[in-house]
Amino acid sequence: MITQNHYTKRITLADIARVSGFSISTVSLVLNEAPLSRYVAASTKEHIRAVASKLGYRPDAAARSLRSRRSHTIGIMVSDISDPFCTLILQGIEKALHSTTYLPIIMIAHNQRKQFGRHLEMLMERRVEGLILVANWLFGEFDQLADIRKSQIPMVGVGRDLTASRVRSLQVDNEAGGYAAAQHLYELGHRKIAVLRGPSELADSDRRWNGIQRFAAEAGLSLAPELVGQLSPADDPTSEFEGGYRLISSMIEKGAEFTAVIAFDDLTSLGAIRALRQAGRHIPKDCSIIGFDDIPHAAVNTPGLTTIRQPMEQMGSMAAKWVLDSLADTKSHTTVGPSSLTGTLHLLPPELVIRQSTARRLVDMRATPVTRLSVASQGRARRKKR
Amino acid sequence: MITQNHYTKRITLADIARVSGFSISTVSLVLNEAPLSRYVAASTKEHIRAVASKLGYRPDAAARSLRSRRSHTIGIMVSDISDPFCTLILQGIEKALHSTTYLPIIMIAHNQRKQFGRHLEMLMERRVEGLILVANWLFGEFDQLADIRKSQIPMVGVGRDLTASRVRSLQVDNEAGGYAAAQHLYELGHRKIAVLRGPSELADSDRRWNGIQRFAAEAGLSLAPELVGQLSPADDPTSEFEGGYRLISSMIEKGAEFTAVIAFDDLTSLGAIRALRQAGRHIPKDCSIIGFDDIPHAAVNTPGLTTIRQPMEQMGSMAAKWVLDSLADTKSHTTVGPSSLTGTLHLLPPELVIRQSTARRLVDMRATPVTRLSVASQGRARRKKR
DNA sequence: TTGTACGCGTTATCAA
DNA sequence: TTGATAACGCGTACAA
Repeated sequence: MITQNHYTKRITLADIARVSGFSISTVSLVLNEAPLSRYVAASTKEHIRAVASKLGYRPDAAARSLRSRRSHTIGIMVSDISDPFCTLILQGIEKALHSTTYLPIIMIAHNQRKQFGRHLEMLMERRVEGLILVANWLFGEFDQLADIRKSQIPMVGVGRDLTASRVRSLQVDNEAGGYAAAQHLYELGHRKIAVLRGPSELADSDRRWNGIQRFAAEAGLSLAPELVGQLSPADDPTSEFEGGYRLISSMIEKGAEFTAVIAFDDLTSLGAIRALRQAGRHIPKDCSIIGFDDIPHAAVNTPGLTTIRQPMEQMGSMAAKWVLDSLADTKSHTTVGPSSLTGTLHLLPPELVIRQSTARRLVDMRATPVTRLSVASQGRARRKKR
Repeated sequence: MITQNHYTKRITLADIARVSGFSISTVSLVLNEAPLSRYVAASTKEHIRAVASKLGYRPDAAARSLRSRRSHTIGIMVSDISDPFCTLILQGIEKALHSTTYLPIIMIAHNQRKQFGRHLEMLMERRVEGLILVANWLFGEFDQLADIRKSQIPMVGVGRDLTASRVRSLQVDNEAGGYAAAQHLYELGHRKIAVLRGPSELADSDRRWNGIQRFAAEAGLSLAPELVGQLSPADDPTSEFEGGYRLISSMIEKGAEFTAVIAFDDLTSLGAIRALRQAGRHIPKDCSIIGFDDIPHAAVNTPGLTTIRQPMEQMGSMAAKWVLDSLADTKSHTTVGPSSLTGTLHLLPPELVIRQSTARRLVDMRATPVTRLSVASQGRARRKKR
């Protein structure tokens, strides 16, 4: 016999059966509103439900999932929970899953390979029916994923391109974003534009840079080498702030001339802004600056940060929907399933959000543009690329 | 017979037993490194492990937990995942749980009562062994919690005072924080200080206000009524930014004179900062401002935001440790358990973090104080209260 | 050292 | 209309 449990006794179907005087089967039928319960007398149903609720019955998920061979859960692996980028994606996933019978099981990897593997293992042991990888930074490649793929579980990566690990991925169109950023500044009259590229190990860095270069080529804009900096590789996202600060500080020290800055992302912009302010430059009067991401802080910063917005919530809910669709397919059709889509990369259009950190490059412009209040939906223009 | 599953066949102990030629029991003993496995031949162990790994065996968490009557999970209910306040607490919890055998099951309530109830129910069905409620905003009272309490599950609230719902809680000492904020500005020479109080339904608002008043009384500082504003009740945390903006804007319009602002929290500060800037006031030269929380953005804002820091990570890990301790107690001792601590409120000391948004109130002071770079650990002074 | 048997709480099938 | 029974995969006392 098992050691008598010290917890409050768990109420089981058997208890309800005993108290109500009906069999376990009947009780189960009734409480689950199973098809067969049509034939159960209404009075019986009522009685059983009353007993169940009086006893505080709660079905045991473990027993249920053991029997039904379904966990009704979807694993979410988040690389960094303190990054608003991940958090917003998470929010999108949550919302998409909310109306379904699936429960998200969220795991936090803290950007550490070891944690990642360990947590992945736990998710598999819990027999999640789908897997979403939310990545903000380096995810690298993972042999373990190959292992997982064999299990036929629908899997999608969101935020970063994980196709190198043969995972279907969803992310913003970085190149279009870079292009749009350059275009925006160009159209405002800027010709001497500094660019702060992202760290080299991040594929996104090059994509954004390519977009910038593509626009420059098309517009006949030249990007002076001394105005192009690159963030150093780092595992810590907050180092981006310092990176932006250092790069711009050093450009200013060297006497480089520029009237606008394209930063790798919003955090980098904030670093750049501090550097500019310390040098006594006003934004956007003396220098415009544009970021990337549209993290929540961008809107509440002063000046409001003009940026290239990633539709993070949308990315999250889209990823969730992909998984749900695969799940539906797998259940109704044959074994073929979604494996055919392995390795696909899907790009979502970014959105230019104009706030107060960018302004027309003019000699006679007013001291400072009128700053309006609205946080979220202000001055937004869409420019879809590709 | 159950409908043949279309998923890849699950590898069970039976499979390993069959392939390896040993019995299920032996396989189980070996793989779990159970005490009895001492007597199993080393060669056997090796063989079994080899087979298990070759077949890609993964124990089924549901079956295991059904049998052992333990879920090895702790439920975490987060009121708002997009709030860095919650997120940092979550991080602390995660870190504390990381070294244990417990797995956090994170649920997101999106600040909605209905979700909260539904998710709570799911956590109970999953038989979480402990429960942590991470609240940032309104949590209100919950009958359901009473229901949960009966189940004897260790439960703690963190971030807000939930003792009204008879939940042991952990939060920052808001009164000490308010006191420290007022003191800081006073010591810098400020005498005309505007105060932006939090919304009235939030107990924290009054506590911080009490702290401010207490300091004012002790120092003989008078708080002019026209310099005291209050945020309106709102369910949306980002409305705090707008609240701060509006209150300060209107004070300025009315010609109120002040040289410093104590804002309810960091987001409110940011709104206030925008209002001040629009009125052409420089921070901190013309007006100092201090926030509360120390959300990550405070450090990367320009000027860096002086604020009263809540030790969010510490709060999270402390809450986790409480639950773990209760769990340990419950398992070793009698049924008495931790219920004796129901309703306790534990306060953690806040910390004054000095950055660049506050400065001495002087006539002859330099135009702007030297701004240094370091993001995190700069200019921090501790002042513990109570 | 290893194998047998049983039960954890549910659900599906088949009988009554 | 309802009830008995056999799995689901695992862990463990007990027997061999």
